[in-house]
Amino acid sequence: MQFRDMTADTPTLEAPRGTRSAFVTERVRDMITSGQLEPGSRINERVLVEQLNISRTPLREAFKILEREGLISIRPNVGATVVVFTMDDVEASIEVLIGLESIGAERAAERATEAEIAEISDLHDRMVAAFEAGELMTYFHINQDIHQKIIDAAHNPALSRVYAEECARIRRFRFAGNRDEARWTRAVHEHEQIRDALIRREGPLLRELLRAHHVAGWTAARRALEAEEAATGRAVAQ
Amino acid sequence: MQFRDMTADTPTLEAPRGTRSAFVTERVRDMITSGQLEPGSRINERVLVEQLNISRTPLREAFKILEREGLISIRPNVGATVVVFTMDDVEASIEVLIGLESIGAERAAERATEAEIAEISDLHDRMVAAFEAGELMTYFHINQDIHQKIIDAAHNPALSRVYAEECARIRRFRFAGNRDEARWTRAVHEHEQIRDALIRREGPLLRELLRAHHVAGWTAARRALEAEEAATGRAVAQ
DNA sequence: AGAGCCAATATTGCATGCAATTAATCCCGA
DNA sequence: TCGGGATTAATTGCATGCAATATTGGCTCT
Repeated sequence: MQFRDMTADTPTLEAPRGTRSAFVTERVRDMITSGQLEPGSRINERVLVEQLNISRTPLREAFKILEREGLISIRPNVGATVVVFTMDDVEASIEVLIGLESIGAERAAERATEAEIAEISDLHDRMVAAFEAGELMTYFHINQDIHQKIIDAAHNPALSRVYAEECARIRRFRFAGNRDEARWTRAVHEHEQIRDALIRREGPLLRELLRAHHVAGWTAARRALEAEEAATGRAVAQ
Repeated sequence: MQFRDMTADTPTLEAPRGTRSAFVTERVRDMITSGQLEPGSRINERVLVEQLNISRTPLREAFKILEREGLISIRPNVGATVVVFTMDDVEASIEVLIGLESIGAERAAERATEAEIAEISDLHDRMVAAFEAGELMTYFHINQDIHQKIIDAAHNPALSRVYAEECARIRRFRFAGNRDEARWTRAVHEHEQIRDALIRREGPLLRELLRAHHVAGWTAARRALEAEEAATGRAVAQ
C-alpha cells in the first residue's frame, strides 16, 4: 500500500493551460503533496525550470504563493525548502479543523438550504457506494467533498476559505486511518449519523458528531502513520 | 475622526530592507489596509513601480502573495484589483475568529504556562493604562496583542497562524466599536473578566467571555461602520 | 446620435541577462 | 589527516525587453 498514491491526482504531463504561473503553482504543489519533492529538501530553481519547461519568473511567483500556503519556506538569497510536517503539526491542524467545523456545523444546521442538504445526502450515498465497492480513492474524494459542503452550507465565505486552505495542507494525513478496515467501517457509520443530524438540523448534535468523528479518525490515522514512520524510518512529512 | 488612521502604522518612506519583494509586499499591504488604494480599484503596476522605485518583478511577486492573503484579486492578462469587503464579509470573518478563539481559549486554559499568563496579565495592565490615558492607538495594539497571545498560549502553531492571518484581514474593522466611549469602557471591563478567567484557568468561562466580548464588540463596530457608511456614501471596505 | 467595428495604445506575462549573495572547492598550515 | 581561509562556482534577486493580450479611442455605418 502506497500512502503516497492515495490522494495524489494522476500527474499527467499536461501542457500549461491558463497562465504559466498558475500552472506551475499547481504543479509544484502537487509535487510537494505527493512527496515527489522530499520534505526538508532544498528546491533547485534551475532543475524545476528545466523539468517544467518554463522560465524562472513564473516559478518564483509560484514559490511566493506556496510559501504563503505554508508548503515551502523561502530564505532570502538561499532558496526554497519543503516544509517538514511533524505529527504534532498535523494534530494541531486537525484541532483547528475541528474548531472550524464546530462553528460550521451549528451554522449549517441553521442556514443550510434544502437543496444543499439534499446534495450532501446524495454525496453520502455515493460515498457509501464507494465504500461498499472498496474504492478507497473515490471514497476519500467524496468524503472530503462532504465535509467541505457541510462547511459551505454555513454560508460563511471566510469559513469556507479558511477551512479549505487548512484542509489542503494536511490532506494526505487526514484519511490514513481509514486504511484500517474496522475504522473505515466505523467512519461510514459515523457519517450516517452526521447526515441524519444535518437533515434533522440538530446543530449541537452535528457538531459533536463531527468532533468525535475527527478525533477517532485522527487517532487511527496517527497510529497508522506512526507505524509507517517506524517502518520507513522517516519522519511523517508532506 | 479618521477611521483610516486608526490602525495604520506611520507610513515612513523607509528604504527597502531585506528583499525588495518583502519590502514591497508589506508596503502595498499597508496601502490597501490604510485605504490608500481604494477598494474595487484596479492597481496599475507601472504607477506603483515608479512610486516605490522598484522593478515589476518584485511587485508582481507581492501581488501573488497579497492575492493569496485575500487582499487583492488578479485576473490574468487584466491585472490586480483591491478586494471589496462588505459588512457581511467582515461579520463572516468575525464568526471565524470567534470559532478559533473558542478552541484557543479552552486549550490556553489547559496548556498556558505561568509565564505566558503573567505576560498576558501584564499586557492587560498596560492596556488599561492606555485606556485611562485615552490613547486609542496604543490600546488597539495591546488589545490585539492580548488576543493573539491568548491564542498562542494554546500552543497550537496552526491555530496561531490561521488566527493571525484572519485577524490581519479585518484588522481595521474590528475595533471600530471602541470609538464609542461607553462601549470602550465596557470592553475594558470584559477584558478584566477575561484575564481573571485565564488566571483561574477556567476554560469554558474564558471561551464564553471571549465569544460575548467579540459579539458585543462587533455589534458596536458594525453600528459605527454603518453610520460612517451612511455619512460617506461608500461601502465599507478595506 | 448611437451602436458596432477596427486600429492604436496601454498593460500584462514571461524569458533572459547581470549583479549580489551564498555555497562549494581547493589549498595551506598545523 | 584535519581545520581554516581564500578563491571559484553555483544560485538567487532583480531589472529589462519582447511578445501576447486587453483596453481605449476613433471611425464608419445605420
